Amino acid sequence: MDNITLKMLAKELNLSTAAISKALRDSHEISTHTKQRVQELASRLNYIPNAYAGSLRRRKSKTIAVVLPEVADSFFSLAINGIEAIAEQKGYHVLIYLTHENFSREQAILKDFQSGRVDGVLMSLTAETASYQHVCDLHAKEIPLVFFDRVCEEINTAKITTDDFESGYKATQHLIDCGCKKIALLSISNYLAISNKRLEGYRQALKDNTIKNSPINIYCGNDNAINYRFIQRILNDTERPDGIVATVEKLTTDVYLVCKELQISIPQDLKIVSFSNLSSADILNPSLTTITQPAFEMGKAAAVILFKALEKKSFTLRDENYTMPSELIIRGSTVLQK
Amino acid sequence: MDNITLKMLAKELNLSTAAISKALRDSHEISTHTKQRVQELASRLNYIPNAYAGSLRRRKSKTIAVVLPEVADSFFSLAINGIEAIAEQKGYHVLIYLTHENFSREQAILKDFQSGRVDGVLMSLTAETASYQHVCDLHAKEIPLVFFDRVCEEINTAKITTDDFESGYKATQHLIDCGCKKIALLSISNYLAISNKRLEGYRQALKDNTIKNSPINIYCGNDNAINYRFIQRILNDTERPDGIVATVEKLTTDVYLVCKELQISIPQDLKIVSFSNLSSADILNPSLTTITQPAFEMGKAAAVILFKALEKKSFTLRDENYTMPSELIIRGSTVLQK
DNA sequence: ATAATTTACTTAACCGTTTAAGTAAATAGC
DNA sequence: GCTATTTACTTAAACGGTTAAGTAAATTAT
Repeated sequence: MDNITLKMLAKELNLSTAAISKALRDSHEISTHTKQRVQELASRLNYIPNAYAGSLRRRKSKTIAVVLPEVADSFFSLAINGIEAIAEQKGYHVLIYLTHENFSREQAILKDFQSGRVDGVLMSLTAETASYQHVCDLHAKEIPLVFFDRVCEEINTAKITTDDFESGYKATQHLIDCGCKKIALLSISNYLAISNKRLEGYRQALKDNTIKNSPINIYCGNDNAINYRFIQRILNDTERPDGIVATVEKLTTDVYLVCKELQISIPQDLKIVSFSNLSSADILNPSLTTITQPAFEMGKAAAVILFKALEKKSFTLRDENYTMPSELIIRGSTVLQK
Repeated sequence: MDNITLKMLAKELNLSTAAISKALRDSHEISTHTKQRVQELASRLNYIPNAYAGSLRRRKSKTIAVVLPEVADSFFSLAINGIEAIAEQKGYHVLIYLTHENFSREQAILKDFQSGRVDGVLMSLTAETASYQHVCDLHAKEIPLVFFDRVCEEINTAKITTDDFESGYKATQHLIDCGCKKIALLSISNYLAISNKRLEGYRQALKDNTIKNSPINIYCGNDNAINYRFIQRILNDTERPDGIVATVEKLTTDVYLVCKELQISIPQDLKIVSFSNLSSADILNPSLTTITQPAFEMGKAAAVILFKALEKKSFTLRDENYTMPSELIIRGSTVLQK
């Protein structure tokens, strides 16, 4: 059974395809009676317009893309929900693309977007992303682009972030307040603006508290097994840190596992605060002190701005930073619970 | 700057668009010299073919869809990785669609696929899905469709599942072996085949062990707050169960939280085993005994079968069930750890 | 030397819509 | 009663590629 097309409807009703098209889009040029006939037949035959034909002709696809490093991170999975909540209202499709933290994938995906596949893009960079030509190229094609969380500062467009400097500071200060003397920061990127801001916040807190030991910025990669061994080595050292700020959720699991293995007790021997939106933070052993970002709200905010650009041809995205506050939630990994 | 089209390249080189098109697709009809000129110009101008024009003409989009309830579940996020690993090899795009466990979203998404937007579909049903007309409609359009995990038994196509009956049985038997007398099963669906199979396995285990108390099949919905209160009520009862099989990951968090609140100790007062792929299972308090599915492998297997159907026009998907084994990983939520 | 084939293209149709421009008939305006 | 406007369409040209069919020139075969 072949697909129903406008042409088939037209032949059936002895009308032109133009008339059918207009009738289905409720044009004033078509009589009510004809509209009814067309709509009746269309729904009887279950006519569904070809997505590509329409998009080709209108040069609009009513589709946006969300480009993410991964989805096994509670921040991103929550942000998606925020984005989809808005997109659904607007009647847009949302396509999710995963880079798996791989720069060349990110390049390939953005390049593909130059084909006009999507009307707009929401994205969070890869931890590896250190050059921005691929983003510039997309931006040059005037495809509206909004960054959230892992933003690209070099591009003039709207960006949604949390107060990363302050959060890094707050997390570190909290550890210091809890008595930590030697605090390490676990990061997944030397390039990302948010990583660097969190690092700066951390450094500033150390400085403000005149902590002797120099900052320990530990860079973890994308390979879990390697990260694990790396953390193992650090915590096995006699000079090991007594406090850790994990700037990304997944590193926390490794720290916990290594501590279990090496019988390091949290929070007695080591305190840890992690950037995380995990709903299970509360039921970890011990429960995890977190910096929690308003992930859903950030997704929503990013989508709202993108749609402004999509809906008003006059409106162009300016270089704007929207900063939303993160929250420090103190739990058992830094403070002994009763 | 407008997009580069074939026509522009053609004008520039004084050739027909046909020649350009063929040159770019490395046709034998075009001389090596011309091919070089075309390719040189195309890459110099950064020509990117319009995605919709090509798909419209070829009636193929080199795109598959993955339809999932949500992504904040470690099974699904791992399965996606398996799917993308295969799709990347094959040079296909992967679009991820989320139903958010909402039946009408699922309907809308599948209906949209009838527009020819994607060449094939991989999917896992919503917990709400109780009728299958929308799936039949898609299947009738001869768009290759493969189910994984939450399969639709009513449709004649390939399906990848785990040994759900056996897993339900194994989980229950384990709890019985640990001394549980009153075991409840937490489920999110009365419709899903996998839920029912897990339930059947659970029932059979109770029967085989001549457990007096009748099975307690507790149905949870999609609202976390409601689920929480529901679990609260159950565990607050004097007649509360001493063992729980959670057929879905997210319910486990609630059980743990309620236990913490009501000061019910796991595993002394209540033992729990959960279907889960959480990497943090090991570091929960206590660590969580799980039935763990080969999520990545299932995604891969589903994709491999789908591509068989996409690549060989002769090959049609038959009604086949591929079953992969799950694993019971015993941890602290059922057995007191040293 | 002539016919047959190959080479390297071009022309034009097509994929399934949308839409600007055109048109005949009906209605309104004066 | 004649022009102006509105109504309800149709025609045809897009959108940006792909591809079957056609063709002139060059090469090969006999």
